[in-house]
Amino acid sequence: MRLQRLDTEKGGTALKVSKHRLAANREALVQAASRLFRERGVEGVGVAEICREAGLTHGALYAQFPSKEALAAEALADGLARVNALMTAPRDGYEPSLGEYLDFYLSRQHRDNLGAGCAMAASASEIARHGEEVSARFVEGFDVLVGAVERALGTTEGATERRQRAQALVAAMVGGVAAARATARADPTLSDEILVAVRRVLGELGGEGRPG
Amino acid sequence: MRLQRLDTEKGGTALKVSKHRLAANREALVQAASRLFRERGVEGVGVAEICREAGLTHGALYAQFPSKEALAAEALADGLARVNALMTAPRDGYEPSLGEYLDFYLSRQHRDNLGAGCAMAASASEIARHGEEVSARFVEGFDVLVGAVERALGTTEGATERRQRAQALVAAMVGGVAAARATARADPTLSDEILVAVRRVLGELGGEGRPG
DNA sequence: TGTACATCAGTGAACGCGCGTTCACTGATGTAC
DNA sequence: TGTACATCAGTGAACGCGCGTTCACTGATGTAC
Repeated sequence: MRLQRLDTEKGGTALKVSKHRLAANREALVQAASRLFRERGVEGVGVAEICREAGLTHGALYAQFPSKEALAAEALADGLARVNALMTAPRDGYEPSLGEYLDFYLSRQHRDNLGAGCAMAASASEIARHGEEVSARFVEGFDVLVGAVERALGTTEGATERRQRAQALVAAMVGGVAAARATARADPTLSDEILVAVRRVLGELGGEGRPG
Repeated sequence: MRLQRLDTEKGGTALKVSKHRLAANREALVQAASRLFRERGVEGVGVAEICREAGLTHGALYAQFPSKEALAAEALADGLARVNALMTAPRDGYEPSLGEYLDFYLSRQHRDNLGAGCAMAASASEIARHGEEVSARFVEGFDVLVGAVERALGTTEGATERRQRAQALVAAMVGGVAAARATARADPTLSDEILVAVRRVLGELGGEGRPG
């Protein structure tokens, strides 16, 4: 058995020890699934590999999740929360500018690092093929990023217009990274071009570097 | 045996008859694969179902393609060519406006019809997980649409700027449809909102409906 | 035109394989007294 | 604190299943003469 002695404090409720182990294993499963699903898609990874990665055997998954699909929903939520947190809260109370969001999101590092990047870009076209639970997690992640971009846009226009602009920006960010990844293997130059083009045009769209 | 008497003319080179049958079956395979792959992803559809759909047995595929992956590349090319042709040449010599492209691409009909829609939007995040052949087909489809959008943008700016704008527009269109599809199951209202927002913002980005 | 032969697209059974899931069992954790 | 018992996360063999691919064979297409 693995991971069973992760916590050594014997104090507190005796139950807590077991709960800690359970939680640690669950987190290991979710993290492994989150990375692997982003890298190779939900259908491209088996439950055996995920459990192996988490230091468990394949049967253990079903003590924590009713099915692979349920794990996929939680893994997606984790992947979104992780990258959203990374982008929207690098330090407490600090609000990045739109330029900082774009620089991060449309960077070659983000493009080349499927497993650690935004789950929306990694899985966008796959989400529609999964159930409502997975879709709901996508909605949450999308809304968080739209909200952050909205705040970065300032208040120079009406609420509806600003929200629309933010939604379009996020959709374009997702599409830009997905397109850059899709072209990377066959035409790396075009892939770089796309990142630069989307970065620049969205910057302008957000009011950045306008000559007037 | 099916489809073997598709052409009845006995004239011309005798070989042509066999070639016709072969070509017809190949086309049926590619069309079935193209639709099914867009609807459920390459990994979500088995070769048996594709062949059944084309009126053949599963073994027949390997008389035409070396592997499922090779079929995927050709099916993607077909799906891109088909929707590009639909959008860029509704009639001979007619060049649609940017507004017409956006109206078609960011419509609810397009969102709700995976199998008949743009293969880039249906498969964007999946492409990166396939080989160079598949990526090359994506590059071709992307370039065709970017070229069409570029022409629709007119010549009010430098060539590089126009190209960047067109690339960003296409990436945003792909991302917009993918995001609308990903959110449709859990939040149909948001899904509609995204289509409207991206449609409007990209229209403005293309010089449409600017007050000034 | 008529006949004997060659070709090869398509058939369908079979291949090994890995999939997601189940389940009887284990043994450390945690409880009762 | 010490001992007998209960719980249940995790193990690992086994389940049926569908996957992509292979291959000996069929039989209509097409060729040679």
